Amino acid sequence: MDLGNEPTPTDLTGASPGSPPTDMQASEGGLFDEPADALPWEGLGVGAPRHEGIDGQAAGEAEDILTGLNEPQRAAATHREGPLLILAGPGSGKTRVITSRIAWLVKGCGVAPWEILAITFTNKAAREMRDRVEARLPGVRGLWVSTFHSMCARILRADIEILEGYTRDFSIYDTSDRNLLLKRLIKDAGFDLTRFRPAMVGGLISEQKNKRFKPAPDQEWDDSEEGIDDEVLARVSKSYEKTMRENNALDFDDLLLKTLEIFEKHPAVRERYANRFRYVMVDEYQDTNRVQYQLSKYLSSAYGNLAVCGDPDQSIYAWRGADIRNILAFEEDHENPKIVRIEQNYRSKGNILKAASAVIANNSARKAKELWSDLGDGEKVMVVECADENDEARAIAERIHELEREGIAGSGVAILYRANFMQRALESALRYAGLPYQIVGGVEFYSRREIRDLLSFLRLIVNPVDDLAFQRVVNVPARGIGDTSFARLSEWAAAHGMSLLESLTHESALGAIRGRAKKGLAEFRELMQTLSPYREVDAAVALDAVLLEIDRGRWMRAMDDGTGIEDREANVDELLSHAAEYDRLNPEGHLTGFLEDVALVSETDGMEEATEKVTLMTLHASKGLEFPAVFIAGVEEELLPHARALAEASESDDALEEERRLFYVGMTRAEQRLCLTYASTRQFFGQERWSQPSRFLEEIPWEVRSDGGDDLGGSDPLGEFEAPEGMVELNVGDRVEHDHFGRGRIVALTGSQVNARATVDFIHHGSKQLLLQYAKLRHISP
DNA sequence: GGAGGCGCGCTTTAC
DNA sequence: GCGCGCCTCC
Repeated sequence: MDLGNEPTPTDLTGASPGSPPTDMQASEGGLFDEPADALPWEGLGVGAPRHEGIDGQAAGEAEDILTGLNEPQRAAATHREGPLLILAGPGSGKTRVITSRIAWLVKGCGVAPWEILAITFTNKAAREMRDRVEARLPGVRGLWVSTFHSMCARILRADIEILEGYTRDFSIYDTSDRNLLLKRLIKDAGFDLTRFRPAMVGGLISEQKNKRFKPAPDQEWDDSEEGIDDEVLARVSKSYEKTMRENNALDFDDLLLKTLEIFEKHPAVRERYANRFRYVMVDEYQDTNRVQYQLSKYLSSAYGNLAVCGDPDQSIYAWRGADIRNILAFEEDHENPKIVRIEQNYRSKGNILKAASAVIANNSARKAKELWSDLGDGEKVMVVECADENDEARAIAERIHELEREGIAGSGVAILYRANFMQRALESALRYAGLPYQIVGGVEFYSRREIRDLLSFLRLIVNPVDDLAFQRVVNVPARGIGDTSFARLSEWAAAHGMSLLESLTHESALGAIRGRAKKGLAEFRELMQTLSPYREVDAAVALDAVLLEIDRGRWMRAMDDGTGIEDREANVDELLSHAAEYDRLNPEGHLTGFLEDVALVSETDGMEEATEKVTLMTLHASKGLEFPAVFIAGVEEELLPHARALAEASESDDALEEERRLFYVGMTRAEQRLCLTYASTRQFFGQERWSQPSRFLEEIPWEVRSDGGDDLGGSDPLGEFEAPEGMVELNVGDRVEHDHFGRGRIVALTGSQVNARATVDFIHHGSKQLLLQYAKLRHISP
C-alpha cells in the first residue's frame, strides 16, 4: 500500500501495533461497494485528493450543494461544531441532508474527507450514501462510510492483536455458525438439546453480552425468562466464549464488543481513532443499542462533533437490543445540542401519508410529529382481501401487471412481508405470472450446504484454528470420518490444547483412530497442506484451488440425493462469480476480505437497482428504501402484529407498538401506490389456519382507503356469492341502509352462506365490507 | 461409517 | 413443508 497517497494527519495504519498496512486492506469494504482502487480507510477511493480549502470557485460550488434544500434541511447540513440531532420523518430527505452535510464540510469548510466518519445501519445504506457523496464530490477519497459491523471488523483487523488470544486472521461467525457451535457445546455439557435449543441459548447469550455495557455495571445473568436455567446459561456461555477464543472467532456481537474493549482498555488506540474523526455521523440512530451508542461516543470524543439522525417512529429493532432511549435522551446526554426537525415529506402522496400517520398516531410512546407533503392526495390506499396466500400472491401479480399498464414499471414495485416464509407463495405467483423479481435479504444462498462447505474450506485456510470450519469440512467429500473418529480426535486435541487441524500433524493424535477414518484424516491433512498457501491470494483463485483439490465433480455427485445437482452447480458458479467480482472491486481484499464480506454483507446487498425486477423483502429490510408502488402482504392478526409480539403485549404495549412502527415503516416506503393485502386462510407449518385482518387496518381512516376487492384479483377469493338462508335477495348496485353506517350502495357481493359478504359504499362512512349474517341491511327505494 | 426412512418441531425480524 | 436428529440396515 502506498501510504504516501493518503495524507492522513494521524497515521492510524502505521501506528497499529503488529498490523502492517497490507493486512488492513484485507478487511476492505463491501462485496460490491468498494471501488476498484480503494485504499484502506477509504470508502471512496477514486481520483486524487482535493483539499485546497475554500477559494472563490469552491465557495460557489459549496453554495450549489445547498440549493434545493428547505430551511431545516439547510440548517442541519450546514451545522458545524458540536452535537447535532436531526429528527427526520420518513421521506424527509434525510440521506440528502447527510450527504449535503458531508459535501458542505468538505467543499465549503475545507474539512478533509478522511476526517469524516459516517455510520449507517445496512451495507445497502452505506453504499447508497457513498454513491451519493461521490456524485457530489467526484474524486473524493479518504471518507469513511461504513456500517457499525464492518467498521469494527476493519478496526479489529488492524488492532485486535492488542487483546490477548486473537490474531487478525479471526473468523467471523454468523448466527448459524454460532448455533452450530452451541449445539455441540450444549450436547457436550450433557444438557438436553430439545429443552435448551441452540438458537434460544444463543439469543440469550447475545442479550447478556450486550447488557454488560449498560451504563451501570450489571449483575451477572439477571433474568431467566424463557425457562432457561441461569446455571445452564452461565455454563454454556462460558464454554462458548472459551471456544470462540480458541477458534480465533468473533460473532456479530463480538465485533462491536471487542472494539469497545480495545477502546476501553487501550486509551491510546481509542484516541488514535477519535483524533482522526473530527466529524462523526450516525444514521438510523433510533436503532442503535448501548454498545453502538458507546462506540459513537468514543469515536466522537476528541472533537465532540457527533451528528445523529433518526426517527423514533421507525425504531424496529428493539428485539435485538436497540435502545430507543439513545435518541430520546440525546438532548440530556449532550451539552447544548442543536436539534433540527425535518418533517416535510418528499416521497409519498397525501393519502398514503395520511393513512400512515393515522396508524402511527395510535402509539402512545411517541413524540407527536406532523408530517406533511405537497405532492397531492394521489390514489387511495388499497386494501384487498384474499382467500389464501396463493390467491393473495396472484392478486398482487395481477395488480403489478395493471400498474405496468399505468406506467409504473416492475422495478418501481416492492412487495413487503413480515416473515421470510411468506416469500415462497409470492415467488411462485410471480414466476407463474412471468414477472421477474429479486429478493433482498434472506439467507437462503449462504445456508446452502455446498456454499457453507466451500466457505468453511476458505475459512479454515485463512484461520487454521477455526475448529468449527474444520468440523464442517473434515468429511467433505466423504472420506470415512464419522462422529466417533471425530470425537476421538477432538478429545485428543482438547487434551493437548491444540486446534483440530494442528493435531492432525501429530501421529499420536491418530493413535486411537483406525482404518478408513485414519486414512481419511491423513488425506484431509494433505489436502489442507496443499491449500494452505492460498491464504494470501485472491478469493477466486483460492476457491478454484479448493474446487480442484476436492474434485468438484466427485463432490457434487456425492451430494446428489436423487433430485439432481443443477441447483447446487448453479450455486457454486454463483459463488465463484461472486468471488471474482469481489476480487475485481477489491484488488487488495484477497481471501480474508472476501470472507469478511460474505459474513457481514450476506446477500442483503445484492439488490440491483437498474433492473426491471420487482423487489421482494421483509418489512425490516425495507427501511430506508422507497418505491413508486408498494404492496404489503399478510396484514393479518398474528402476522402483523406478529403472534410473538401479541403474546408479549399482554404485559405492556411495547411489542405491539413496535409492530405498528414496522407497519408504518412499510407504508411510508410508498410514493404513489400502496396496496395492503390479507388472506382469510394461510398455511402455517404446512397447515391451513384461519386468519383475521390486522387491527392496524382499522386504524386507517376510510376516507383514504378503498377496497380493491374483486376488480383486482379477477377471481373471487371466497367463491361465488350465495346469500345465507332466509336472506332477502341482494344485488350489486342495490341501495341499502345499515343501522350504524346509514345509507349506501352495494358494490360487491362475495362468499357464500356464513361467509357471504357485501361491500357497501356508505355515503358517510366510506366503503365497508360486511358479513351479511350479522349486518342487517335493508333495501331502500331509489 | 454411511445411506435411507421416519417423526418431530419449528419461524419473527438481522448485522 | 422442510430440515434435522435419531434409528435401522447394509
